Amino acid sequence: MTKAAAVVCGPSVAARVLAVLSSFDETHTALTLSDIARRSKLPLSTTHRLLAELERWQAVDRAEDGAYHIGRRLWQLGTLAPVQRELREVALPAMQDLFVATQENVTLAVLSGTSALYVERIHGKASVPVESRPGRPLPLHATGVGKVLLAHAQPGLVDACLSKLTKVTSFTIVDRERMCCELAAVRRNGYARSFEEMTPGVAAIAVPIFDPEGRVLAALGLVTRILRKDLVKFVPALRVAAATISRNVSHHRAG
Amino acid sequence: MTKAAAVVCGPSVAARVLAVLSSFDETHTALTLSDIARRSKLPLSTTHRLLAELERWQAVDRAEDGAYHIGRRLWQLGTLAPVQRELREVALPAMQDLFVATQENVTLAVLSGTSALYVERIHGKASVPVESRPGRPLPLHATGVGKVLLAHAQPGLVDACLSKLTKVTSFTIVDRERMCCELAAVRRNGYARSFEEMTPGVAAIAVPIFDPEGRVLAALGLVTRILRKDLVKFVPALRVAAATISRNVSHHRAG
DNA sequence: ACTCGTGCTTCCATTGGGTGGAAGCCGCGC
DNA sequence: GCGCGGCTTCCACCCAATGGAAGCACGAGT
Repeated sequence: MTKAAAVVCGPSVAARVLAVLSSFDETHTALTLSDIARRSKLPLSTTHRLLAELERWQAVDRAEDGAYHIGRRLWQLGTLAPVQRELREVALPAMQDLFVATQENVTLAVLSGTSALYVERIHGKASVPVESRPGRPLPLHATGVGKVLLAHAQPGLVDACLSKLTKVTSFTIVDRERMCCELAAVRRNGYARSFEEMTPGVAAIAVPIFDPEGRVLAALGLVTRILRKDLVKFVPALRVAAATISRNVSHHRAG
Repeated sequence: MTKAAAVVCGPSVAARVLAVLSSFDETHTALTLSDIARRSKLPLSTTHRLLAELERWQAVDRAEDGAYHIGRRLWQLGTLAPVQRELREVALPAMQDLFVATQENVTLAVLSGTSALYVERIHGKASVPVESRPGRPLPLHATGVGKVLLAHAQPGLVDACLSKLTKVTSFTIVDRERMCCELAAVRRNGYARSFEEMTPGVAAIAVPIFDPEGRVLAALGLVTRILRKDLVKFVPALRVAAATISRNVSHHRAG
């Protein structure tokens, strides 16, 4: 995640606590006291005191080598988030059925700001290795699930994305006009494809998961090697799984 | 989780922020402002201010009906915890293989204080419904995975548990002597069983997952209907999966 | 063995962010 | 129309937070 906390880090203690926690991200999961002080822009002694309280509450824990990690209590709190309980847990059985049927990476993502956020990924030994994991933000314009989410996003967000399309691979679509056509095709076809636009040698296909009001609440996708050129044949299975998830999410909320 | 924060809630702002977050638990995932003020024992205006900062940082979010939920940023932070990245994600493929082979609930748990903490559960439509989910604490003495963890726990912890064995079902072992024998059998056999001790009509079998130093870092189990009396036949498959997870966790840490 | 640099821990005089009761607003039920 | 409960905002007062400095521990280099 971006250092958004730097934006809100002010003189308040709560903001400082959050700045300390924001020091951790996808590529920084083990940090020393000095690391955290630097990244949160707080004095050493302040950082030390705040970490002591976070450690006491098990929001972080300190390994024998002195490095801090996110603690079990934050993990547990995280499991209470709607994205985990009302989406991920409900979606897991259908995702597994899809994995068994296809033996490929099965991905579930939601819109988060101007990124796609992986909620879950199921893969096996034979699946193409993909550098993704739950919690990780990914570009909307370069991934299958991202294109689905973007195609059904509010116009304001679409404009914001289209105004700063960046190349991830040489195949990534960065021309605004071409991306508009691509998103129109996604809406028309009811699925999105990505060919080596995010990762060389990798292709993806994704479909929307709707809520009862017809809004897109997530995207479900498959990620494969480009050798499998016939990805469109997976669309019916993806749609069945997406419909199952859709229905179960609605029941879950009502229950 | 228990209201542990009540223990640490003092005059410090950090403690208060954590008390607010601690208001959420397994059975309270949607809370009003007044709910949170009551549960954290803070005045309404203090609670209101702290929640505003948490909301600004997306640690919590507020639904249209005014209820607060755990926000996406806390979910993302939670995904950085070692239990998630170094255990759960590494274990998932092997757990799925086990699920495919058995079509039963596959569970992964770690020791957390004096409880077993579910890290992940894989199940399908045909699996016996089990009220468990990631993040949820469960008794050590009544579950398969719990007995494995208890059998290999430090003597101090074992004593603490044996001194307050409580009945969960009429089959739960609460006699200290009998539980000692049970744990000795678990160590001798290399697996644990539970027959309707946690849930009527439900049986479980579990094996340990070792770290390179030979310590138990987690337990892997299957949960089935008691109709399947021949659970011991699953032990070889459980051990294979556990060994795979063991190896992969070691490689993951080294990498 | 000694020196140096780095990381970390602890202290405490000073200060400014936090406090929480009260007042007021809003929505709902009777 | 009234009463009640939940929520939001205000502000005089106060105490928790601050962060530089001093000191400790440790590892590397000589």
